[in-house]
Amino acid sequence: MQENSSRRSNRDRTEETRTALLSAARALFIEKGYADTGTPEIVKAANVTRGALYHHYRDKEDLFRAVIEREASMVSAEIGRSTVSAETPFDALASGSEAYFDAMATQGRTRLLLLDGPAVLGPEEMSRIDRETGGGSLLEGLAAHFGRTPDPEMKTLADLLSAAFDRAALAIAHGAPRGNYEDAMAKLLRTLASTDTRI
Amino acid sequence: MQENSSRRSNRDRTEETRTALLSAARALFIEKGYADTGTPEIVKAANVTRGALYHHYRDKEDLFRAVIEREASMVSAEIGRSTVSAETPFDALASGSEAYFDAMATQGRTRLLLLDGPAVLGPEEMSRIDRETGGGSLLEGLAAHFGRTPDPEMKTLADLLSAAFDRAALAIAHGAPRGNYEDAMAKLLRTLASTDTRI
DNA sequence: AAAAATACATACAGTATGCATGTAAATATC
DNA sequence: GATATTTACATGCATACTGTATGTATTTTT
Repeated sequence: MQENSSRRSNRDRTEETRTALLSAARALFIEKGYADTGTPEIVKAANVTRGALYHHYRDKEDLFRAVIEREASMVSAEIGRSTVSAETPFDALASGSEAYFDAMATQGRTRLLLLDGPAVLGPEEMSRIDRETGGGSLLEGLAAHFGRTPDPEMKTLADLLSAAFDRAALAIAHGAPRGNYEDAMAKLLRTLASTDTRI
Repeated sequence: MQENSSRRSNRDRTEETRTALLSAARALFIEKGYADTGTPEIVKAANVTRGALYHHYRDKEDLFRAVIEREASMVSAEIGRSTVSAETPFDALASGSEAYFDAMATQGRTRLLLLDGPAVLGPEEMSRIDRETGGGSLLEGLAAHFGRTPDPEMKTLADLLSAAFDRAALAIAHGAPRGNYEDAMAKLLRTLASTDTRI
């Protein structure tokens, strides 16, 4: 075993290279979009070669998927952190909403997760990623609030609400006053929460 | 003036060429997506040359925009047709909803208008197209129902509802049972319609 | 120590995009 | 009605990107 700095384990090399690629790709995908970002540009920014990229990722789309998965799990983590301390299920919904808006206010996230992601990977893949990174917190929150187990009807409602949240985040990221959309979503949530969802 | 069939006015030539390009491009964009459809493929299907394409459209994106605008106006027209005969403002909202789902059930429309459109053209451009093709019917319907003029709060609500409609259309197009989402949207609409939107 | 697997590096083939340049047909002008 | 000008293409080219094939240095396993 050699203490030379040029000697690194394969695991370290892999992690460093992947991290460099993910960071560089993320920044460029945000700045110019997936389609207008070339792999030569990415590897240049990451200080690696294209050979390294295609060794670690199947293709450009695969690298994009990795970026998206990391981003989605960060958003999910922020929401999770904010809801653990909630007193009531409805409080969890309220603080979760705020946490979602905070998380999605991070520069470029709406473009990655709400525009390029669905277009490049497709909506099924995006919702798979959402599920696997723990994105079901809205449905869980509704279920807890109504005190019953998630059924198809509630899943549908959660999906529609989630779409409204996404649109709100997108609007805010594009300059709409955050308060407007935050208030509207809060009101929507209150209205539905005080309604018996069974006809 | 010559009665030969090979003699056509410039207006006719332009319209034929543009129509051929729009149809071919639409079909391919739906089948393989914007990114995976090349201009050589489009012009081959349209029986024209790339020269013709770049004469009539600035670039590939400009052709895509034209496809999207035509598609959006068709959806808008279908909705408009269904709401003119409504007795009450709420009836207009209800039949407009159904018309929207019908319109978006046309093969490929969700991909064009809800996935590739926003990613390629951006959300501002998409909402511009929506406005200019008469896409404000939801907001108008809400305004009529509440008997007041559209204010920022109502615009926000309309935007969020529109997002829910879009998500529903997308889910249906990807195999979700239409009834689930239709019922959920109807219930959502009823709930909000019977609510005083002013706090 | 040798063998095998891993982590790259480099070169290449194929294809797409947008533009530049050329030409025929149509329309405007005189 | 002849000529000038514009319009509607057609073709070739320069550039750039993607994915793969092939070669090499390290690391890990045997």
